[in-house]
Amino acid sequence: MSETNSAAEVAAPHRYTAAVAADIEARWQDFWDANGTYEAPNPSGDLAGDPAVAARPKKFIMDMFPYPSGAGLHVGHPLGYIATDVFARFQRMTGHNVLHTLGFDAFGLPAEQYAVQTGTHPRASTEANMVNMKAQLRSLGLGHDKRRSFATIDPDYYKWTQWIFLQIFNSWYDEDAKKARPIAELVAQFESGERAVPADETGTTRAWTALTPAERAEVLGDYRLAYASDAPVNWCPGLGTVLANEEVTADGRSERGNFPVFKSKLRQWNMRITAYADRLIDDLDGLDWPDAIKLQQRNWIGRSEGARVDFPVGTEGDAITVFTTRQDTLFGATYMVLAPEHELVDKIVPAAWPEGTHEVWTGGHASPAEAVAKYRAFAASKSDVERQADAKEKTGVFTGAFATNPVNGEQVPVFIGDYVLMGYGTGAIMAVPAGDQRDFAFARAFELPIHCVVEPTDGRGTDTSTWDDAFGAYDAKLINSANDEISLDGLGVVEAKAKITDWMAAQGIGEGTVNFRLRDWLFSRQRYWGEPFPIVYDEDGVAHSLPESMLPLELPEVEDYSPRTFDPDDADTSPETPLSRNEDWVNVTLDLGDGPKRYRRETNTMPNWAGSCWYELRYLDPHNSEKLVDPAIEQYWMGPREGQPTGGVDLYVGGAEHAVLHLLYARFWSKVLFDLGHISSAEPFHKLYNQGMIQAYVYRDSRGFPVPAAEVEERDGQYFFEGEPVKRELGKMGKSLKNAVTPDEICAEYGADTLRLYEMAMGPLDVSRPWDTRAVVGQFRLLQRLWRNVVDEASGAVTVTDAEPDDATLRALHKAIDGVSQDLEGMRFNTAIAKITELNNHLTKSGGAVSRSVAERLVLLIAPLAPHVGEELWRKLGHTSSVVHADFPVADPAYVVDEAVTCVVQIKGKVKARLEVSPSISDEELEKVALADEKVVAALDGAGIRKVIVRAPKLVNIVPA
RNA sequence: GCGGCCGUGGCGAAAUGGUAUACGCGAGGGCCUUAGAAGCCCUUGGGCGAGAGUCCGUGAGGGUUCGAAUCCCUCCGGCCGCACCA
Repeated sequence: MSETNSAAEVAAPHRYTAAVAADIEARWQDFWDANGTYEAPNPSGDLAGDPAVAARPKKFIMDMFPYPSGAGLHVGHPLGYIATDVFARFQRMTGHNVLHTLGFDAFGLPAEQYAVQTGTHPRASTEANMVNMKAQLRSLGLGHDKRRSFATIDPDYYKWTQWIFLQIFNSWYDEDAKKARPIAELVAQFESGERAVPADETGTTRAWTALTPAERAEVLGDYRLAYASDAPVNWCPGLGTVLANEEVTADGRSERGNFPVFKSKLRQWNMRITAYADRLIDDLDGLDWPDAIKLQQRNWIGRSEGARVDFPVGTEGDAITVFTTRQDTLFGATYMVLAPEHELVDKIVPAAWPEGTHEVWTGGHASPAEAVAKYRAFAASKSDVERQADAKEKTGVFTGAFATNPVNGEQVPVFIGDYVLMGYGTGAIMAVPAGDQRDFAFARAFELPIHCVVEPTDGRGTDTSTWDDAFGAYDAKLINSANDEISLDGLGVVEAKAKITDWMAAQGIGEGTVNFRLRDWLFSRQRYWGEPFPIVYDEDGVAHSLPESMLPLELPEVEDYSPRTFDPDDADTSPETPLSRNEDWVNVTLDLGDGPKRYRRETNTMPNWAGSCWYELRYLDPHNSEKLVDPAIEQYWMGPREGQPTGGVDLYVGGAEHAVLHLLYARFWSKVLFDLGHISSAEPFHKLYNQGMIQAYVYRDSRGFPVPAAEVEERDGQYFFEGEPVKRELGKMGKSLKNAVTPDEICAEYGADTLRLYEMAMGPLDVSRPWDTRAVVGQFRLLQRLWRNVVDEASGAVTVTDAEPDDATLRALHKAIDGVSQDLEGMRFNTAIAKITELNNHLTKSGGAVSRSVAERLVLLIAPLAPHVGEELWRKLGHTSSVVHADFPVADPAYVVDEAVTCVVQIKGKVKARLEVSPSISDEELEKVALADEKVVAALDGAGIRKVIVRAPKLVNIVPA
């Protein structure tokens, strides 16, 4: 406290000041901890409590848990935590059993990079960071059930992450039942012959019992929901690890670190999330999520309906299978394009160019093989950025081969081109240049025929040589599309699609199908700081899962945990796992049920998303050593119920940046666990809410470098730092931009309650807005005036009276109760605070002592938002139990309406008069009063009346003749 | 390029078909004070007017309606997502 303030303290020793705030906040935080105020009872088990509380309707209110970053918190971080806390407190006061807690997502790259920078073990630095963050969060007065908190790095937690991995590993997706089933049931089907064993590479089929263990493992690998494969993966030399598609940006760089990412064939673990593509889309319908996030997930999964069509090629009965969404335009397919790396390319390339091959097609190369090799090298040399920049210009080369268009027998040339992506569909397309802009551009570049099969509706005519672009509108009719057996001519697109699809199926040349953009989830990383895979390999290289009794498989203590990174631009590198450096840990003798044998451990670790895929479940039953979660407890908190048929967390708050990463992975794991009968909800999060970001002004000097925002001065709309003018822009808050404001400094200046109120009052929770330290004082003043309405600043005595409040005050009170209740329920915290402020201002202006009944209800209204002041004033008002579990006030409808309301009288929509009328006035009566009003009569000036619109009691609008 | 969201006082914002600017910041004035970066009170969208008043006003233009910040169309500006997805 500065010296100048001490004079004020002498004059008003019991005023609400920062010192008072600090005192009561520390006191109540200790009280809450000591009394377990925020502990939510489970219906059974070690966290069971008051059965009466457990019998209440439940609310599970959750935040996206934080990384324990070394940088500490700035005021932007706790925005969501404060919001869920306010909401949770309101729910507690309205008769709910509220589960609200917070853990830490502590594995992963950031924690590891920080540890490497500081030269400490990741566990040590992570745990130190968690201690700091917990202290910062505790000082905000967040009401968490601390018994349920954990970190994903706790062996007791990741034991179950590993257990779930094994559940997924030991499952397959039954396409008929549309659900995951234990792999043992698949083995039984193979053994009994109920299901045929798939043919091997040579095309021969053998009985299950005739296969070696390694062969069986290979067959099962094609079914398991977690499997190792040699597919091309995203290899990031700069980070020294492979990455999931979701972690690679659109321009082919790592989301973290912004290093180049290369496609490389490496044996890696994958999760068969594609098996759930349909369900992941369909189940979005039942979720209460922002439309924007649902849309992002739908786009990411990318479901499109179309057909697979086989185009015969070569002499050995091969066919190029394409995926198309426009099978109706098959008659217009005049060439084909394969992705450069398509496996059929080498097989179909002839020794020499066919007679008379166009020079444009050969690219000037002597042979097809040379042309293909050169083009492949060219395509591979292009980064994704370049490839996309060149998107308008279509490149490719003729393979020398022709395929047969199955609907008209035409021989169509087969090209390779990098505008066809190996990772989508079948990696091959039929090109319909008349209908597709990309095919059109390619056809023009290579002088390929363009057949019009959809009649243009824009007057351009059917002579494609005059066209500037493709035409493929859905509302047009097919033409030139008939053979001896089928005609699509005259049909609309939709009917034509249906007809040709049926015909192709009957002919055995194609079938209707659904294609997804979603790829399987690459699940292994070359990192130390992650969950080890509970997998060992025998001498034949066959993967075995560890039995549950060997979990958790703990991370070994190693000397060197840093990742092996490379020159970020050097694609000719391959990953090295830190765990492989520890031979003693890697090579082990284990008894997996058939006697002690030598095994080699898997040395990859899981991605940092693993721990966050299921943490909501562990909050429910965090100490259970027998099970992931007790079924009865899981059912209680997560189970489907009326109005929430999918079940799940009642409210999940976090940033929109997790739209397709965490939220998709977590949904996937939930569905697997649901299918296997471990949990009762197939969706983890029923309601999702994305909070906005707290932004901050960034001030840059003439060189563009950020200067410390706290030291910038404003004069007449200009900004100066050390006398020099600086430019202001809006950006993120953070240390690097020198504009971070910490909750600690705001708490020291005003207290946590003020910080909470300010963050909630800034604006709607889902909108981003700039932080303004100067404006924080407004919420401090609210608390000060509230305090003054209850406590005498000179004596500290409670000043409330037992006299009945006057009518105007009662109406102000009940309107506030009504509005605040609705606003809190709807998470409109900013307007809730405005209504509390209005009520408090009314009491201040009324003068004299406030009635006890009004003061108490005002305290209850603000308690969820400012819990320390709430507790303190509640106690001062004579209550001995915590305000946390007090009942939220209920509005009396009789006082929610005003005694008299102002009715506006408009003429042609312009306000001409205001009348004080009863809220219950009838339309007829109001019209009579309005028309008799002298101002209205004067404004009408004798004009006749055409029409009168009456909306009693607020409005009358007169339309003169 | 495609899709989505959003433009309201000096600033954060309220009002989602019915009195535009609630609530807060800032600013101006006053009280208190030796002093005020504390606290309290008043004023605060713009124009005209001494005043009562009156006209204009929600990015721009148009439309629907008795009535539009709100619904529709076109344009301008900003933010976000996806991006050769067949």
